[in-house]
This record gives sequence, C-alpha cells and structure tokens, in this order.
Amino acid sequence: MFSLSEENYLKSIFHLQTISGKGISTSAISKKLDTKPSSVTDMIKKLADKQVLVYKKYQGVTLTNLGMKAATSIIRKHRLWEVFLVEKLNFSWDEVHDVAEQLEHIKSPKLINELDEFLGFPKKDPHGDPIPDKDGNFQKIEKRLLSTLEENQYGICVGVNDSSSEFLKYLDKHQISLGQQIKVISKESFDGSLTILINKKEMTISHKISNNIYIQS
Amino acid sequence: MFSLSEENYLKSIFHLQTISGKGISTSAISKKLDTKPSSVTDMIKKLADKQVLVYKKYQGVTLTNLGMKAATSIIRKHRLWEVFLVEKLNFSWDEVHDVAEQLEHIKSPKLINELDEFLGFPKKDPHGDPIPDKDGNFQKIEKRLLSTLEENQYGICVGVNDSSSEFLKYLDKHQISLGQQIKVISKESFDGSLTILINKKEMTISHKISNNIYIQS
DNA sequence: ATAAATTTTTAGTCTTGTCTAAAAATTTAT
DNA sequence: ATAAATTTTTAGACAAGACTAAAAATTTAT
Repeated sequence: MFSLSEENYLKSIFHLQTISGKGISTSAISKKLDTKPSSVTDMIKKLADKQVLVYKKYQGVTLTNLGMKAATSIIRKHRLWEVFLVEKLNFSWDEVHDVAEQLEHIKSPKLINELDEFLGFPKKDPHGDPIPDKDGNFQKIEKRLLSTLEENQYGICVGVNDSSSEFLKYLDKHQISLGQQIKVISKESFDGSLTILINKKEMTISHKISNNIYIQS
Repeated sequence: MFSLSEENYLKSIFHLQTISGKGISTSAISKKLDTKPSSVTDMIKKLADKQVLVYKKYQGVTLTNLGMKAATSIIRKHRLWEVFLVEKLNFSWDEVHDVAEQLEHIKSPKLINELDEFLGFPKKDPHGDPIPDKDGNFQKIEKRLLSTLEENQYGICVGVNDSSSEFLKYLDKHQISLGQQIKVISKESFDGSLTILINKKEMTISHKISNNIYIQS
C-alpha cells in the first residue's frame, strides 16, 4: 500500500496537523523529517496523487480522511509496540522510540490486532499518548502544559511533549513520572521557572522543562 | 550495516550453502530470490566488496566467516519472531513466515536478546529448525528425510523441508506434527509412496510428502 | 507600493536495486 | 573437437527517493 517513506511523511504530517490545525508547510515537514524542502515537494505530489492529502502549490497540505486513517494506523502500531517493549521486554521509556520507529512499518493486520489483545488493549503508550483502536478512534485526552499552571494550582502528570531520550532521562533522574501529582508552589515571571511540589519534595524547574510536560487538572 | 536487500541475499545464500556445500551459482540465487541473474551478479559484487562473500566470475559464491555471522544473525531473528508469533500471538505455523520475513530486518540488539529471554531461550522454531544463540552457535540436529526410511523402521518427526503454507496446512489436516512417532509399514518402490503408522492410524503418503518431512531415528 | 528576504518549486543529478538485451564464457552433445 | 545450448556477465535503462542550484512565488519590511 504505502512505502516506508510515504508512511513516514503521513505520520509527520499528521503530527504537525494535530498541533497547528492549518495547512502544513513544506518547510515544516522538511524540518520534522530532516530532509530538504525540494524532496518534500516531490513526495507531496506523489501523496496527492494517491488521494491521502490535498495539495495546492505554495499553500501547504492537509490530510484527507483516507490520509488520516492511514496515519492513525501507523501511530497505533508505533504506540502498541512501545507498550510491548516497555512491559514485556524491559525497555525503559527513553529506549523505545527508535525501535518502535522500525516496528511501526511491519505490515500484518493480524499481527497488530493480536498484539493489542496480548497487551490487554492498552489505552495509552509509555509516554501517556493515547493508542488508537482497531477502527482508528482514540480518546482525546484533556491535557495542558505544566507551564500554564499558576501558583497553588494542582495537576497530574499525564504525558510529555518532547519524547527525546535526553528529556526522558532528565525526568527519570528527577523522579518525575506519569501519574504523579504536581503542585505549583511559585512561578517566577522573569524566566517562567516553576517551583513545584512533587513526591513530597520541592524542586525548581525551568520553563523549558515545564513546557514539555503535560498535566491534567 | 546491511540493507534489506543485502540481508535477503545473505540469508538465501546461507540456506543454499547449507544444502549444497559447494559454491552457490548466480542462477540458484536468482531462483531463490525471484530476481534476474543479472541483478544477482550486481549484488554479488557489492557483497564481495563488503567482504561477506568470495566471488570469482562464473564460479559462484561462498560466504566468508563474516558473511556466515551476518546470515546467522538474521536467521536467529527470523526464528525467534516465529516462536513469538506462534506462542504469544496465536499464529499457526503456516501463517508466520511472511511476517517473520519482515520482522527479521528490525535492527536492535537489545530487542532480539530481550525477546529471546522473554520466550525462555527457545532452541527450535515452530517448524523444528534450530535457533542460533547470541553468539551464532546452534545445534545441528541429526535429521534425515522420512523418504529415506525403510519398511519397519521408526522415526520422530522433527522438522519440515518445505515451509510453504500449502504443505503445512496439508500436515495439519492429516494431523501430522512435530514430535510424533512414525513407523513405515510399507514402501512402494514404483512411486516411492509410503504407508505409515502415525497417531495409531495407518495412512499412505506420496514421495513428495515424505521427501519434505524430516525425522530423527 | 516597491524592494528585500524568505519560502517553494523546478530542473537536473545521484544512489540503490532492479530490469532487458546482447555479449562472453562455460557446459553439454554430437 | 567442434557446434549447440546454457549460464553468466556486461551495458544501458528505469523507478524511488533523496540532493543541489537556480527560478518563481510569496511574505516582510521600508
């Protein structure tokens, strides 16, 4: 159906679309995939021919329903494999991404549905992101960035924005994990840094950190 | 390290080599991989440059130690994934091949070693073939074709030569599986067909069947 | 509103892995 | 031992997917 490259484009465009809402620019895609804009233009034309996205010169792209479905299916696979790696094969949450990136391209409907069942139909991956079900539906979780909380407000850590190994290791080192309660003790308006209460301990984190942690109120 | 195509060539050459012993011809490889001989010549040159095989024009190829090691590692992955699919994800032994063919190319040492442990370090795959360990060693099983047995001799079914879905389904239908005892009641010299005792029942099988079942005496 | 800067597209090239057609080498048959 | 048949290699082409450099369109700034 789709080549490896095509699948990677679909996935990236889907991710960009869920953030920005509007048409996705050539340069945004090229940055995300670490390719040149001219390569993106080429591939976009191919994908438009295949009806998975709408493309008008100089105006960026939007996924069609067909494209959304294809992208969701790849994301389902990626996240299920992440759960498998963490729960069954002793991977830590900062080690799963590269391997899941490969596994998500394996083509076999039976494989992924059996895996889903084997794992007990998990609803979230190890980073707190929702896993689409067989039909592509997934629960939109109400979440906001920790950086948007004010003094004396509470939140439960439900996900991360940055899934890089470096960031996840930082969280591990400071014992910040999904499900924990966080209270904002104080907020420094100058640089946006927060002093928070977590694990019954106080700590101060920079805006860059609080801007990559999702919480639920 | 190796591309998907290179890995498939290595695996095929390894398999051909374990059967024939001598240098593997261009046409044998092309038949196995369903490509044209000219394509094989091209790839062979590339692999010779990479030191995984020795190639002399018009004389076929032989894997080097490096090539053997690479091939073995791919076969280890293939067979471990087959065990996973059958034991954990409810695949039958005739459904695993195509998926394992994809999974064997996933690159992650941690993944495959953790999978090995998760499965309890299995020694054989669902078709009775030995699984190489982390260092590439695997037990050569003493096995012969059922077709080589004579009247009144016994054997235990330990593997199959043909892993095609059609053949495996035939075996399932006639309730022939690994580990079963087989006694040859009579052998028809005209067409090589055998009447055997299996599961306390008598049945007659053609030479084509008995020539694709491995037994251990 | 026009010039400057930026973004996007086009045109042409490269690599990987395949193919076809034809040439060369080897094997088989007479 | 030479001709015929087969196998293998070479030469040239093609598709996918990326790249560079330059042209075209759009956006930003004065």
